[in-house]
Amino acid sequence: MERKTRQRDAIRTTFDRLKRPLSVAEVLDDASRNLEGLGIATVYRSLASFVEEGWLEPVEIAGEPVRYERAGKAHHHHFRCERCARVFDVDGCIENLRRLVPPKFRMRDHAVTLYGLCSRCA
Amino acid sequence: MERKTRQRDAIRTTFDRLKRPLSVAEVLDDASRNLEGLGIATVYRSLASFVEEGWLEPVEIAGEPVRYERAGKAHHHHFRCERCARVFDVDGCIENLRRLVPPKFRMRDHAVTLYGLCSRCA
DNA sequence: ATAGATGCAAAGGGTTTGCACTTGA
DNA sequence: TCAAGTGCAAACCCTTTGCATCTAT
Repeated sequence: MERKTRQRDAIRTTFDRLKRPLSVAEVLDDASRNLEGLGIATVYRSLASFVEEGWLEPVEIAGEPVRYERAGKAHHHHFRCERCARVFDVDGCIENLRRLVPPKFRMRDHAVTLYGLCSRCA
Repeated sequence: MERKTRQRDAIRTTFDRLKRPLSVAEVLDDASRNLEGLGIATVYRSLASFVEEGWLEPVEIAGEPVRYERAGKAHHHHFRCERCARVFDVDGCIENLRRLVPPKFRMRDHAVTLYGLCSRCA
């Protein structure tokens, strides 16, 4: 029931090309180059359906617009460049998080975000 | 030049009483109990000026509305209860964050957020 | 008295939705 | 054919702003 359209193809291509978490604006920008007239409502709806079907996952970063990235990656975190605002994956994780948890609290998940300059901006 | 008003007093009192990061809605809810008719624009403006004068600091958590907490605390992170949505401080920090940073990237800051159940909800 | 603070309602900015039209299967 | 997908514009939601009024000093 999910149809193959020029719009969705362009959006998928954007993710395949850029290989990093992308905001709605970034997707619209990039995909519009391949498909003029692409509407922002279509981007919103396509991202939502890609998440629904498990091809994308939302990446939330404090104070930032939601981004989306390919689903199913190994556990990882994110790095946001303070100069170019691009977000990148950061592999691996940290141990000993549990010792931060206050007594009687139960930790189920965690998020780590690093900030600084990416290789291009450094 | 900063005036003492019933509205601001009520908002300050809310922070002193609840002792945790509070969203605009939480502040309005709680402060309205002591001061009926408190307007939401006043809450927004008061929070902004408390931040400006260094009495509050914004607490940003991914996918969540901004919260505010008393400024000047020692380095710490946050815990968000998945049941009651309240946010709490988590003292201390983690070492070895730097080894996650991709080559040629320069890390300047980091944020860690824990998720789970608070003592009351656990 | 008078400039800062407030409340209301209107304006913004980003996201979602309704609807008529287009298009993939 | 005909329901899913699209584009546009209107609706929404949260935050900010303009303005007349109020009030702390």
